[in-house]
Amino acid sequence: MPRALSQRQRAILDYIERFLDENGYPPTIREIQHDLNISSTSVVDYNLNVLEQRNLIRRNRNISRGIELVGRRSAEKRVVRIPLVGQIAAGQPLPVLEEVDPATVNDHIELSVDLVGRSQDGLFALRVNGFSMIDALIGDGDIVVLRRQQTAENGETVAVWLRREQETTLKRFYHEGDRIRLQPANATMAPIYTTPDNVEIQGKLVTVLRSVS
Amino acid sequence: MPRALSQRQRAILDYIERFLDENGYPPTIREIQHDLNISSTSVVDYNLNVLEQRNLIRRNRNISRGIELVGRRSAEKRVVRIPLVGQIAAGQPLPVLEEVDPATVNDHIELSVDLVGRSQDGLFALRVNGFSMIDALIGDGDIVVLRRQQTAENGETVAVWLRREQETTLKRFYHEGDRIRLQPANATMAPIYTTPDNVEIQGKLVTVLRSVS
DNA sequence: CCTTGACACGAACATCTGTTCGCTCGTATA
DNA sequence: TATACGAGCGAACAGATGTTCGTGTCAAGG
Repeated sequence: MPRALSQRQRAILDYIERFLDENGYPPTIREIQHDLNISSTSVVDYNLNVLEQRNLIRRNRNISRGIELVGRRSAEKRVVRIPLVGQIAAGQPLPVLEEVDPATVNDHIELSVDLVGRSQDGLFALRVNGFSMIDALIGDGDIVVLRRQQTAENGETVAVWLRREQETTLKRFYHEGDRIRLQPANATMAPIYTTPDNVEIQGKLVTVLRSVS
Repeated sequence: MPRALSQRQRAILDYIERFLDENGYPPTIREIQHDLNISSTSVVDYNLNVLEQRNLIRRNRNISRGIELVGRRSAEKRVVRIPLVGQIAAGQPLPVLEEVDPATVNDHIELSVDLVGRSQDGLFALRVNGFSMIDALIGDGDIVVLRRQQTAENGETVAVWLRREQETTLKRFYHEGDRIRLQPANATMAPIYTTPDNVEIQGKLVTVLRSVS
């Protein structure tokens, strides 16, 4: 009974959701039929009934456009607002999050949740200044989204502050015995080797974003 | 002209809002008429027109339940759904958009509108395969969002198909006299010079996206 | 007293839109 | 082979719903 949705049923469900977002009211059977290139209204009717039995939609009989999405995740819940707290550049440390007044931050970026993972705690964004992270395929003007954390698993890409070098960098992190290897994402570039007391992990890379004007 | 709403108009507006919350779809003229004890549908029609001129609702003519609340849409309209239509790699052309059946595409990415600009027409997304575009700071697994177009202004970053080389690449575009210069984003790398008949513009780069797992 | 404009009325009309029904096709299952 | 069933098809039907139009009321202004 709880079989998977057919491709057509999924397409219909997606269509209804999109239509609702765009128009503020649900589509008719014929609109679904036409836009999805279905030959007959009765096919749409048939599949809508399946969707209703799966409890994915509710149908109001004899009412035009009487389709409701049951689990309607509102569009707003799919979006997370991430504060853009400052800049990141090679020669300066990250802004200290605790010193950033949340009320002061009026710059935010919005991303859909599937880009940043489920838990949106500790997320913050920085605009990249300069080309110091070009080895991580990150250029001037890009936006990086980080998750605040002080430790890192091997292989994670993290933003670190190198105490001796007085420098911020973004590298893959590997703890190897009593030294630490910081590996650029670009395979053609050489890694940095240093000691644990020299690295201060600032956060883990979650997303990189480049918007071309 | 900007007079206050009549009592009846306010009642209708409230009713629409309540109805929308309860049912997920807008009311018909007759439902408004009946529940508000109005004697004629034309009275409702008349007042709906007034509300529309006040820009409080939008009416979609000849469509049943075609009433939208204007203020309500702003919250939902922040996200655009972009179809992920395929892959992009050096050795193969882009998928032909016209051949992609919209109903088949069940993979989408969602971005907030301010990342892609206002008009969301012609937008499509591709997953990057391989490192052929590393000179544009784009790596394996990244997602690029493009806007379909056949021509380009100087300086725009475009996806082009090089006919002779049988290759897809992503470069800044410059038309210089009777030749074309394709400039990598990475300043340390050399440009490509070629002739107009060799380049086939596929689309303009809008956004680059990298989600780190 | 007459005109004008906002607002309201009711009925007829024309679509829009959901529903139903007989039929086909392919894949299992008995 | 016979039967059942999910899925799809096309057409006709009936009810739901927006539109139009002639008419009526009333207060404001000339």
